Amino acid sequence: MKNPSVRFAPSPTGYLHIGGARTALFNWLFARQNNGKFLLRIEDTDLERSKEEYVDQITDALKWLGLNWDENIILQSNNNDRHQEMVDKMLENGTAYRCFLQKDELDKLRKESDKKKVIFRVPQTYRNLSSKEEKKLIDEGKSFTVRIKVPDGETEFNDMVYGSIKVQNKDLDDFIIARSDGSPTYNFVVAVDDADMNITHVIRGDDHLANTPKQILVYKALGLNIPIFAHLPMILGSDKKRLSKRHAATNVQEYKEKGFTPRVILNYLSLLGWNPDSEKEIFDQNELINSFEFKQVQKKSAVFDEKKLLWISQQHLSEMSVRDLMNEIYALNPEWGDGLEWDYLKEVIKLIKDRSKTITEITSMSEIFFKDKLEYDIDLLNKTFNDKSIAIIKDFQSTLTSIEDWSREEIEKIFEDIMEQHEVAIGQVMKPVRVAISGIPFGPGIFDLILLLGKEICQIRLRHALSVI
RNA sequence: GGCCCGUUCGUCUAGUGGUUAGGACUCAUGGUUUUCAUCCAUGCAACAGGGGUUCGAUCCCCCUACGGGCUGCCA
Repeated sequence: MKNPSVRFAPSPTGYLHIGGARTALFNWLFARQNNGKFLLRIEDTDLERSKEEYVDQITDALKWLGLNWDENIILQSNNNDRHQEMVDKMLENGTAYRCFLQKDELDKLRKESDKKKVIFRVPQTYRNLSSKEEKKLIDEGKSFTVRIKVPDGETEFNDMVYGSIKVQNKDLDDFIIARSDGSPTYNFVVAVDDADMNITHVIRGDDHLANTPKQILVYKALGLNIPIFAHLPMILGSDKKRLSKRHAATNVQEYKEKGFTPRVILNYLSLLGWNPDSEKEIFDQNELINSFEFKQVQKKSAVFDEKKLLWISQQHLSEMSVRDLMNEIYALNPEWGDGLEWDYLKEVIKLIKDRSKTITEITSMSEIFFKDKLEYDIDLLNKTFNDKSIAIIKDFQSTLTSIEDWSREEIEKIFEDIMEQHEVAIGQVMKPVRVAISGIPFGPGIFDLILLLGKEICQIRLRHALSVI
């Protein structure tokens, strides 16, 4: 494969969803792997539903994911003249014709066929009209669509994922390429645009598999080069239905807000419908580029599983440097740790990164390092404290005051002393101390926690805790 | 209805004409750990059904079922 050109062609009728992102990813991987071009075309010809804000949302999401495209974005709506020209060309070269069947006539025929349980076929009434007859109808003001003259025979192509696909042309009908208002239809436009962009490989969702033969007929009618096709299986929700707005989270943006990094999303998405042919599951972008192969792309649709996503995320986070984590945190929340020392923040991250599955978990757990006094959960206090543990906290607090050398050793020693004094296991000391000092019953090692927070804050929190128990 | 596509543990997936059908996530149990998380160990759990072909089919062929897509003057 030498320098292929591929494209991602979303329509701006909504945000970029997970399925679209996966399609974009596979296009991107293929282009990058083969020194090709990854182009972006916005299919904005549905004036009713297309919105400019969605274009921004989609491009922002792609940029965030790092799926950078080459060259300028192509707006399909800018190609109107070209489309018109190509419709005319087909009319001229006899591969298309004006069809004067009206919509209501067709609807009626369709209904009748349905009722009779016969296969509906578009009547080819106007397929071979003489130009004289045609002119007459136009002069009468009869509206018409333009239909392709589907030739006899069959259309076959070799899909990179699905293999050989063959259909009988008679099953295709003379489909419309231009509506009665003159606007061209999808199956026509997509072929023309892909050809104009010199797309060599069309990689898209398998919902287009059945449209492909139609598009091939357009290529042929116009004498254009037919690209290679690769159809990707769908991504489903946990109910096994095609991913849609009804599902929990489908918007790429939502995953950003949930604290997943682009690398994590890309890694997980790559594993939906593709397998690396090895036990390896954690990949960065470059590794994906090197490993990706259509041979390993699945034909069956895959269910999106957030549990596995979380696991992938956790794996990535545990491998990330503090500095990289810092960048991700700030990307999500620029105000994180405002006013605090860099060195302190670095230590905070070190203490909690291994216990977090997402960036959001890091930022929320880090809260316990960012204020003097904590707000305690009543239930937790009730569960944690009784007369004995209160006594322990009191002793712990006063012993802490006397400590001179703020070191891990000294802190550990306090715990030991208290243990002896009260004749309890170390857990009996740690649990109440942890809750008093961090407000939560889990988290970083208690010695690390105390050490990093510093004597003063610990004192404040212990006293505060004692006052509210 | 017609055409096209698909079907291996709950999920993502390996796999071969003869395997104890493998791994990962989840879940359960145990261990490590001052908590939590990690980590380690163990366990639960699958070839949609029926016919062929074959000495032998999860694998090859056919049918059925189920699911999805297309069948629009949507994209």
